[in-house]
Amino acid sequence: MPDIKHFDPDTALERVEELFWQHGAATTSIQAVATATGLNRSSLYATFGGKRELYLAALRRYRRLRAEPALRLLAEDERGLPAIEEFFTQLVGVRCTGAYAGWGCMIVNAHTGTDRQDPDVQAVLEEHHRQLRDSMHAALETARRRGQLADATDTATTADVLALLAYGVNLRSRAGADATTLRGTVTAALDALRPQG
Amino acid sequence: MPDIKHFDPDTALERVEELFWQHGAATTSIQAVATATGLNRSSLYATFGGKRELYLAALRRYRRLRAEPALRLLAEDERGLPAIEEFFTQLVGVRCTGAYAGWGCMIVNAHTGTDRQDPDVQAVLEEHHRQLRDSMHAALETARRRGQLADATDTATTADVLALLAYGVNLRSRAGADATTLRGTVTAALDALRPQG
DNA sequence: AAAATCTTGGAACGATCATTTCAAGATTCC
DNA sequence: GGAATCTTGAAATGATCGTTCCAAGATTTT
Repeated sequence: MPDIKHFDPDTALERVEELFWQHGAATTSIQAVATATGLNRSSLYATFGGKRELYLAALRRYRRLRAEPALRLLAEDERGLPAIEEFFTQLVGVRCTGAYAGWGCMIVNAHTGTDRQDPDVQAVLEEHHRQLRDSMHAALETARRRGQLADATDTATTADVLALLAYGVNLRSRAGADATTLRGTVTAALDALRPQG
Repeated sequence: MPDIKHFDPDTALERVEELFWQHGAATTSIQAVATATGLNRSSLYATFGGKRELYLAALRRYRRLRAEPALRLLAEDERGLPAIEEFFTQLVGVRCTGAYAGWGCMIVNAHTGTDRQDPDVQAVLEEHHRQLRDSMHAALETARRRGQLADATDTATTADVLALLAYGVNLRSRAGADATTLRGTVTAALDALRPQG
């Protein structure tokens, strides 16, 4: 006998995700969310709960639909070093051009936000970090198997280095870093991994 | 004939700097600043102007007294690779232990903040980035002169890589990253630069 | 068609925000 | 010591914050 929602919650959440991604949680008001989604405050609260839950849902959506697929692709790519190269190329592309240019990575942005102390937010950050390292590690192991790495390279710690490098790219892209410069930087980092490089 | 200030502006600004550094600009209220400094709102506004100017003054103080000295030391250190090694070791130490543990770098934090669009804030970020790269480049040039680098190493782009790595360290430290892990990561990155490494 | 129940719109809540105002207090110069 | 002028404290301003409430509207089941 109940009424049904007059909107698609995930479509609305996508708008919310973009708002929080671009502007951050602290400086995005519920009013701004209502305006951007075209929804009323009542509908927002009834569907998602308060602002905390709304941000958390948006952050999790970002990870699930934007971060995770790219990392899964990286981990399962059988090419080795070229896979890592493409991962970074795509990353720089998304960060510096197109609709999301200058927005950085929502998860990186969350590191400096207010709610970073929130255990639920921390869990997303930690899970993302683990997956980023693991995917990078898997790709490096493939590269090793294919003889693309210098012999002394430790794939585990190198994965950590590349993960931090990715954070750096995401961060600097938010300050308007040049795409060409960033691409040159990651290329140099990857070239250093090659044998007699 | 005028009265003089009943407090030391720079001592107050140091408190403000710590507040903005730890909690960010958006989530630090003027009331919180007044409480932390023991000053009245009137004194704050009369001395520093509004919140924007207050944050800007704190950010510039951070750069001048915390970032710049360390970078100057790095640039002028004649040891080469060991100088870079010590820079990162000190960095990890400050970020993960002591009074400022988990605060990250105020300039890195500013990348994701609200006022990153503020031209004056952007100028501080860009100036810091330039100085970070230049200092790293100078240390790498010293290392090259001393034969500490693999022949193929391009010091300019490698400086970019190490700069992004530093950003990554700062960012992850704010999420509570382990000091030992971070030290291992930067060590691996630097070892990769050495000849036949 | 009518009853039941959820959704929606809009107003309203108290709290807190950055900022201003102004009289009272303090200090320096004459 | 008195006049001049800045600093200081505290209250007040208007705006905006997140959240709640409730009547009106919409939809499904009977």
